[in-house]
Amino acid sequence: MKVKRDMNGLTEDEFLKSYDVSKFERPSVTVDNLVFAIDEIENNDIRKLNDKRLQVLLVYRENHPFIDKWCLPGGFIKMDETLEEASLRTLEEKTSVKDIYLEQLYTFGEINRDPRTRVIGVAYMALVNKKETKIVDESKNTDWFTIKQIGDELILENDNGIIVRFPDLAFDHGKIIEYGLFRIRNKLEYTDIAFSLLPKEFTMAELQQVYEVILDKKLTKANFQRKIKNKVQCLNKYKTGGFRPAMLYKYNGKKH
Amino acid sequence: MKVKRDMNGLTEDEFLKSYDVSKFERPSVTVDNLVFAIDEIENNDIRKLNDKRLQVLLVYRENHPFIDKWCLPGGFIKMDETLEEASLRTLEEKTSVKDIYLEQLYTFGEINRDPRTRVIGVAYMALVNKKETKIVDESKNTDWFTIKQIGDELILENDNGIIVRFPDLAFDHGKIIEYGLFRIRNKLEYTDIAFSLLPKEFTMAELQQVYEVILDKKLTKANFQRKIKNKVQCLNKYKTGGFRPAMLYKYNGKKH
DNA sequence: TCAAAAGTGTTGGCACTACACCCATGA
DNA sequence: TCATGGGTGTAGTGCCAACACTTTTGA
Repeated sequence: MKVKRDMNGLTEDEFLKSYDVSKFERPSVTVDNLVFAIDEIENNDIRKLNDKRLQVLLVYRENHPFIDKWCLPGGFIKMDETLEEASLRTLEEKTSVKDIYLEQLYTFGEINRDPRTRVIGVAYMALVNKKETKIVDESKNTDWFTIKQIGDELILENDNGIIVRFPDLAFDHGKIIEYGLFRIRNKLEYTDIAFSLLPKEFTMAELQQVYEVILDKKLTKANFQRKIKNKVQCLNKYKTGGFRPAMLYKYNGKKH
Repeated sequence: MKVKRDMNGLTEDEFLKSYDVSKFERPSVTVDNLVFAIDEIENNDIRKLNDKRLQVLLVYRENHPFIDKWCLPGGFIKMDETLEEASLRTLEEKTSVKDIYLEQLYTFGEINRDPRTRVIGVAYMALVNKKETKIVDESKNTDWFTIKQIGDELILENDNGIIVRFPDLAFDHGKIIEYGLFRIRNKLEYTDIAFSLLPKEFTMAELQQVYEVILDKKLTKANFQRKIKNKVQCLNKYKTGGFRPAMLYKYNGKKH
């Protein structure tokens, strides 16, 4: 087959050898990871179900820019890794996540989102099972924050009572959380992502709580179970420990 | 307020001045634009409706890499423009688009998608009204291609009979079109994007054809009209010219 | 009078909602 | 015995698909 030559008479090999990557100014590219998990609040009243809350993982910035602010875990991508690999690598620097649900959210490209230089940020959304996700010891600067609605405003609060308003997050990470919240609420209704937030075995009430806490509304038990029952498989085992035993189920499909 | 200093004793200003952008290798970033339009085939039989087809805009590559292949219009982003601005700029180099629907699709980051260097590609999907979108004269290398299903395979064909199979597109642009097709089919069902593909005034049959050609299935008239009727407004005008006059409608909301 | 499209009506099924009820359990 | 959750049943509503039908038009 004839080797193709361009208008300068170059073959592709010759062209690629002569291509000067430094000719154009290039932006930096980061991945920013929005990690959602469901937290369970232990309850003293054995009669009552444990309450659940929706949380995100934040990192305290000890360096400029946005020193002393909280941000999403992430970092600059390397030249020899894909975006998804970069997301997983930067997550593993902070947590022990493995085998998680990971989905690209959106790419943010405002010109001044980072004061250092032009930075394009590819946001990823991860859903993890909090009980299987430990924050690595080295990272005292990493913590889970609960998403709370106060009036019209969403805020973030950790168990030390530190409150972060969305606009006070570093960079445009408040916008990323808002967008991720929109996405997870939508996808909850037409996909099976909820199961990625739970352990393998769960009760119907626990599953329903996941939906309720993410959608931020009460659901009725009978209707919820009818809707979900073809997605789960009864295990003929009961969850005991405190209250009336509840049937355990597992997800019917592949998880991630 | 006290100026914050980092562990090296630097203020943010000092830090930013000392920040060396060239310290890390950076990828290039492109926008790749997937432009959809509905084409109408004029029909000699006055009895029959004009057929419609779904088309995408492709550019013929006269340079390496992928010389002689077709690709999506797009280009490298500049340091002083947002992603969306880059998308619009690169589109305007090829067509007379204005006031179009534009939506970010997905960001592609495979390591070797471009043989020149590491390139992250942010894909955008645009929906245009073909009659108001002229290809600029300079661009003899730009053309509309119809998406056709041949057996299990999707192919692209322009009016000169040039056929391009998806894997034969330059870069990973075949994957982008596949993904965009998935997106537009989904969004057609739960949003009002269809109206972005039509002129301001249209008949019910024309609107239904848009849905049919994108979803690639026949719909029933009565059911379609019931579903759509709260989204449109009757204009009490008729489209004449050849056949039984049909009521004209316009979209009930804001278009983009 | 015929083919094709414009336009409308009817029916049945399915999914979702609201609500109600009984059962099991530990304090 | 009571509060709480586990688990199930029922009736009503509204959406949607399938299908059938009438009207209008130009050839």
